[in-house]
Amino acid sequence: MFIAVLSNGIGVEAQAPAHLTRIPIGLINTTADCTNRTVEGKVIRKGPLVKLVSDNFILKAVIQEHDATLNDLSQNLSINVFLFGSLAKSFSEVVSEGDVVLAYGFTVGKSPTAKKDKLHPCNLILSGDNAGIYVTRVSKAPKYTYVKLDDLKDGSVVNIYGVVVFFKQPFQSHGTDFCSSLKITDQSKQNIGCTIFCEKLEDHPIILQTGDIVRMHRVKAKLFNNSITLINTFGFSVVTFNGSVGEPVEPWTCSKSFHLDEEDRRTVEELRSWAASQGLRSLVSSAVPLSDIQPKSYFDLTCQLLAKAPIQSTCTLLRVWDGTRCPHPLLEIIVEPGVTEGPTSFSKAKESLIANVLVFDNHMNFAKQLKPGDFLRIYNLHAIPGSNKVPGLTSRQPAKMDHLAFHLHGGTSFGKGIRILPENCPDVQKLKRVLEFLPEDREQELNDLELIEVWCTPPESLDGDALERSGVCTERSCSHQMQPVMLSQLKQNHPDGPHHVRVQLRSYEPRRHHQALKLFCSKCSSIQDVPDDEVVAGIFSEASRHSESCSSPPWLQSGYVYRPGGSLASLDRALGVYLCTQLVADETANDLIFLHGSTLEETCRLAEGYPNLVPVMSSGGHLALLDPSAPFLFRGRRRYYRCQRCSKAILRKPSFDMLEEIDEKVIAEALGVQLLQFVLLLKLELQDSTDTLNVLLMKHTELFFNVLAEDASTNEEAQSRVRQSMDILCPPEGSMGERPWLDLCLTAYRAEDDGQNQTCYQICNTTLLTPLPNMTPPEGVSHKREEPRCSSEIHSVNNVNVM
DNA sequence: GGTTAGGCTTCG
Repeated sequence: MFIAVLSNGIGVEAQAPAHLTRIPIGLINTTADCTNRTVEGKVIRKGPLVKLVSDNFILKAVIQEHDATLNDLSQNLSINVFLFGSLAKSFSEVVSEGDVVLAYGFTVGKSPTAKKDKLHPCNLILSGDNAGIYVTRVSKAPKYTYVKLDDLKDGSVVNIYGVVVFFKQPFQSHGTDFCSSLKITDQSKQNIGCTIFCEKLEDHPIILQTGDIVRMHRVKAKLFNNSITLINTFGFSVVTFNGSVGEPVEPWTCSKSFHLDEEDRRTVEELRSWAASQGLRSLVSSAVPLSDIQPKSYFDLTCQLLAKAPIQSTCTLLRVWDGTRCPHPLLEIIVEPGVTEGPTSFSKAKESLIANVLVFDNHMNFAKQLKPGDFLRIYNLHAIPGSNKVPGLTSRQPAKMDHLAFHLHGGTSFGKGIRILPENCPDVQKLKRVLEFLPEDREQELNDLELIEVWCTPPESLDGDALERSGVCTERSCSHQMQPVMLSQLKQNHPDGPHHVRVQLRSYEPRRHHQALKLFCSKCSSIQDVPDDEVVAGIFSEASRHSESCSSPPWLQSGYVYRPGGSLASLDRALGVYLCTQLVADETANDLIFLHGSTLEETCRLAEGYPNLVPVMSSGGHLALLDPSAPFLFRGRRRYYRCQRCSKAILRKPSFDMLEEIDEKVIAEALGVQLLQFVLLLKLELQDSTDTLNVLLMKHTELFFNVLAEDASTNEEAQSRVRQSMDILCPPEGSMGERPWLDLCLTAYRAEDDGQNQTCYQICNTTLLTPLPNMTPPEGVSHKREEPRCSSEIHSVNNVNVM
């Protein structure tokens, strides 16, 4: 056995013993004498190291002829190579895909997989003491070595990797530079303070939250107060990465040139897993949406800037939103006319989602460069209750103790600061998706709508106390110019189309709110229940009973992952997976993994570490998707289902546009699957003084509650928002007098129901405005934690006619 | 080959 890695730039043939001569891959055949011959090629595939019985190992790789002059010899330029024993083990540790290797002492066999993999009809077997390999790494960049944080010597200049445990955004020092202050750690568990001075902001690390990973080149270790600290020195450079397991290993910025190889990716991924195992990321994250803000707390806010205005010489107002509504009333701020950058007013619905943030002193400078539309994170924002000393506070309302003001105090302690978030940051992508669903701003219609509300209000609503008391109202975002009608009128005439009504909620179904979550096919308009975990677990366990090996299509190649839990040494921890050949070639194999023979529980746990998992099973000797009742895709906590009727049943070759992020839509499209979307379906019984009316809330449920149905499938907060909203509209033990009056836009349409042509109604274009959805539920309401999934039937809403 | 900062809440 022999394996040697050669220094950069030295050709493998230069090092090979002189008595060996090269045979081009295209000329290899079973009759050729291969004693004293070498084969040279680039490693295009490196399989996992597989442990056999009696301490033997096997590893399969594919090498490709890399001499362009030999390309016309034959089509068979890529050949399977099997390595055994310690050679396999060393190869696994030392060789990376892309390396060029020179092998000798091999034997040539007939490849049993040639038909299937379309590779060379022969394979090479390297086994025993006579076989060996030389490796050259094709690398343009100089190799960096990184020092662990417990190995820093005073005065040394080093390169380091670390996980951020504390940071301050760059601030103006008293000298000539901006200063970034951070503290990092690594597997050695040392906490090391770093100070970075750079004149230009773009040379500073982009750190978005604790848990992010930094790689710094040329930092100097210096002893200060008996601790080693790191300071940037000549030639300093830094790149930072998202610290979440499963995210692509891409630096936050693309503007600088840097080198990133497989080893870097591995280092980042190792640090991510380690940080996750230490709880470094989730425990210290202080990101809080507006809906969860506690008075007196300090928090980080991820938001979009809508408008800004100077308030005083030391204070700037930032008007921001994050798509959630703060349950506490917020202080209004009066702005001088003509100084606002961005819109000066918004629709009532939008205004109710906007927070006023006052930034003081040193932060004003940074605020100057912000533009409306920017996505920001504001660090260590202070929620101050009952403040009446706010500059620009409206004089119309005296400050109330429950009104909140948001201050970014002067100074940089506790990391106070603002950062514009990069576009490729997952938080920005998520925020964009949420904001897309919010009501459009219709400023020009605002006055009209307000007038209509006054004119058209039915007599009941003259008693405005109910609304005042409950603090609940609704807002229509449609552009219909029409007067509200009484329910009896509507039922007598029931013409198709839109109607406005002013009503109370008499009752609703389902009372168990998680049962409102359904799966909807936008192609065939069918609706079904979300299968419960027991059913899904059963499908997985049935499928794993058929996990015997089967032929995988040529676009997939097999691999394995470790089963979560259990001991590392145990062989049965390896779980069979299939990877897309296309993605393997692009070094993004982990982006999509086909899991074979896993249980539901294992799949869920693996989904924490891999972005896209598609469970598969053997069916008639071929790979197939599981039963359509099971999710066809796991993405983190999210599960995606397919429409049985509208999906192709065969597992087909996906083709990815490499520039595109691989998400559920891309995968569904690639696999020929019709994706089912989560919808929230409720049947409401409305009433006014004249009649009652059954209506559905389906198409616009998300708008109505201001939650995404998909969030309600995984997220306790979203579920609780729906539950609490319904409790306010229809208190379980309250009297009719306490139910708020709601202004609704209804759409009437004709649909078949039990063979009869009937008029159905849905609530559309209406948003519920509640100041206290998440905080204080009405008395007497039981708040049992609800299961997110359930298969139970709801008789009355199962056979729904969909518009 | 160099001063700055070297975390540790708040005037509003």
